[in-house]
Amino acid sequence: MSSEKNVSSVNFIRNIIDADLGAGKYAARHWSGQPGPGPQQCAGRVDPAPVRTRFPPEPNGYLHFGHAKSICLNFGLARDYGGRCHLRFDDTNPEKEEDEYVRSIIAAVRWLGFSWDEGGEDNLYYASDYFDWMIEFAETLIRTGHAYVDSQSAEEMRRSRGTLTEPGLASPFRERSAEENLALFRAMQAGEYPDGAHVLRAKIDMAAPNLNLRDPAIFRIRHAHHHRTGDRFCVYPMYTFAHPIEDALENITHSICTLEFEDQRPFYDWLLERLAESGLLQRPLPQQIEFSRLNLTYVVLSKRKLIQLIEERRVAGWDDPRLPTLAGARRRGYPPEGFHLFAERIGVSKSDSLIDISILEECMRETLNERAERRIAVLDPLRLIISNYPEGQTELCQAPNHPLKPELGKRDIPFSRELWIEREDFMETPPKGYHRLYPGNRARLRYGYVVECTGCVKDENGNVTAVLCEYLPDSRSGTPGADNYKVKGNLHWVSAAHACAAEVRLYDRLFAVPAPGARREGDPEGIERDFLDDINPDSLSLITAQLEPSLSEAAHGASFQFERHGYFAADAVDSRPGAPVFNRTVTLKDSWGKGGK
RNA sequence: UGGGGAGUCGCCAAGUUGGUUAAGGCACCGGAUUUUGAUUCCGGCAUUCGAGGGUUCGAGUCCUUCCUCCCCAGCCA
Repeated sequence: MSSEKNVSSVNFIRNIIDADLGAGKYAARHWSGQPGPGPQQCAGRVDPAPVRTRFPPEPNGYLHFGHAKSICLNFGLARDYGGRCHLRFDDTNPEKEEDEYVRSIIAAVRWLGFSWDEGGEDNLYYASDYFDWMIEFAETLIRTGHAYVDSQSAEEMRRSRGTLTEPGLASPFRERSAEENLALFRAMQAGEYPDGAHVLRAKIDMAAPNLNLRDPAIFRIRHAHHHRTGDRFCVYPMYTFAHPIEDALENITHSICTLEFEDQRPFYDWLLERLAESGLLQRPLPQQIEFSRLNLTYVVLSKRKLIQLIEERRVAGWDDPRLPTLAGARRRGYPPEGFHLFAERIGVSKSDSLIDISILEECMRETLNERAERRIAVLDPLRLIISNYPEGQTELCQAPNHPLKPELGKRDIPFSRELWIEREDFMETPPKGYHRLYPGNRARLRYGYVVECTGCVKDENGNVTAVLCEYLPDSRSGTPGADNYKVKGNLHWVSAAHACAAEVRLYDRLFAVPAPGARREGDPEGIERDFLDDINPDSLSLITAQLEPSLSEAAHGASFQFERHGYFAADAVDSRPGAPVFNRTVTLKDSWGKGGK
C-alpha cells in the first residue's frame, strides 16, 4: 500500500531522484562491475542499480552522530530505490589519514546496520586506488589547455587570488605551454621538486565571483607516506579535483554532501564536463546535491574538537560513552536502530537546523523500550526492614521480563526481610503529591507485597540509615488478595542478602550548555570562548548499585531497562561475569516534580 | 559592500506547475488506562507561512523592495 509510505521520509533529495527516475535520466548507464573511466564502463552491461550513492569519509578520525545522519541518508536511499551505496574512503591527504581510522569507520557503518557488499558487488573503495586515473585526467586537462603548473609560492597564490569583492590576478605562469606544463607535472610526479615548489591548477577564471573558480589547485606535491599507497606517489590530488572524479569512476548518480560544498558544485560540473568532452567519462554525469549538516545541542561534532577532548584527556578515548561518536554510542548502549529512527525523524533539508539532543535520546528510549528486558537495580541503596517478616525466610517473586511482551517470560526474584530500596523512595516529611514511603503510608514493593511504613532509623547525625515497615501478608502480587489494597506508590527493591553489588556509570551530558564554545550574553565582545570551559564537570559519576541476582552474568553490551530508572548496558570493555559493570544509556522520562502533578 | 544558500507552530519538516479547511513528527497541555510518577491510548495545539508592497476571482506558492542567519579568499576535506 502506498499509504504505508512514511510521510516524514519525503524530502527534496527523494524528489530529485523521483524526477530523475521518472525521466529515465540514468537508465542507460553502463557498469563494468568496478570503478573505471567511461570507455571501461561503456563496455559493461547496463547498470543494474537505478541509483548509486556513496558515503565518502576521510579516514582521519572516528565517525560521529553527524556521519550517522549522512550514512542513514545515503544507504537508506540506495535501499529504498533498489540501488547501491558505496563506502568510499576519501584518502587524498596522506598526512592526516590512518588505518586505525579506516577500521573504525568500517566497524561503525556495519554496526549501524548497513552493507556495501550485497547483490554480487563489493562497493568498498579508496580514492587512493584512483590516483593513476586522476593523474591521467589531469594530464588530459593540461593537454586541452585547462590546467597549468603554477610556480608561485602558497603565499603568492593567496595574494593573487583577490578578495571577496576584488578579482584575482593571473599568475605569471598561467600561460605556459601545454608541453612545458606536462613536462613540469611529470617532473613533479617524479619527485624532482620539494613540497610547495609547484602546484597544478585548473585554468578557469581569476575574476570569477565564486572563489572556487579562480584557478583552484588540483594537485600538490607532498612527500609523505600514505597509509595505503606508501611512497609510490609524491603528488596528491585536492578534494575539489578528486571527488567528482571518484564519483564519476564509480558511476555515482547522486553525490550527496553537506551545504558548505555548495560553492564547489560549479567546479564539480566544470571538471566532469571537461573530462567527458575528452571522452574520459560516461554520460550522464553524476550530480552533487547538498543538504544541511547535523547540529546538536550539548555536544560538539567537529573532528578538531573531538580530537582535542581526547588528547587533553577530558574523556577516556574515541569510544568514551559521553562522546557523540558512534564508537561511544555503541559503548553507551545506544542501539543502531535508534539512529535510524532519529535520522527519519529529523528529516533532510537545506535549512540550518539545531536539533535538541533530547530528540536523539527519545529515539533511543523508544527503541530500547521495545526490546530491552526489564531488571531491578537499586542505584542509591537504603535498607528497608520488614519488621513482621520472619528472619531467615526467603520467597521467590515473579517479575515479567517485559510487560508488553509476555512471551519473554518471567524470572524469579528473591524476597526477604531486609531489602535495598531507593533512598529517594522514602521521605520522613513528604511534599504533597509524594506517594512513596513515609511514616503511616502504604506502598507496594513491586511484584511483592504492600508494606506500611512505620518509621526509620537514624544515625547520630540524623541521617536515615534504614526504613522500617510491616508487610501485609495477604497483599502478595499474583495472588487473589493482590488487589485488597489500593496504593499509589510502587517501589522496586532487591533483597539485601541476595543482591549483587556492581559498578554503575551514570553518564550525563558532556557539556553544561546547549552551544559549547558559543558566545553567551555578558561575554566580552570579540573574545572567543573556549568550548572546554563549557564542559560539565559532572558528566560522569560512578556509583555502586545493588542489582538483582540475574544481572550478575550479563553479556557484554547487553541492554536492560532498570525499572523506574532507565536503560543500562553492560560495558563492553570492563564488565565481566560475576562482576558486571553497567553504563547508563538514557534515563526514563520522569514527570514527577516537573510541572506535572 | 562579490558570490552561493536558507528563512513555514517551542524544535524539526511536508507543501510538484498559484486554487478553495497550511501534512506529519517531537515537545507541550488536558484526559483514560497502568503493580515502572514509564509505556500505551484519546483529545488539544499556525485565520498563518521573515517584513512591506504588488499581480490575481484566488498566493506559503508569481513579481518587487527590504530584513535576518549560514557558507566561501587551505598547496584541508
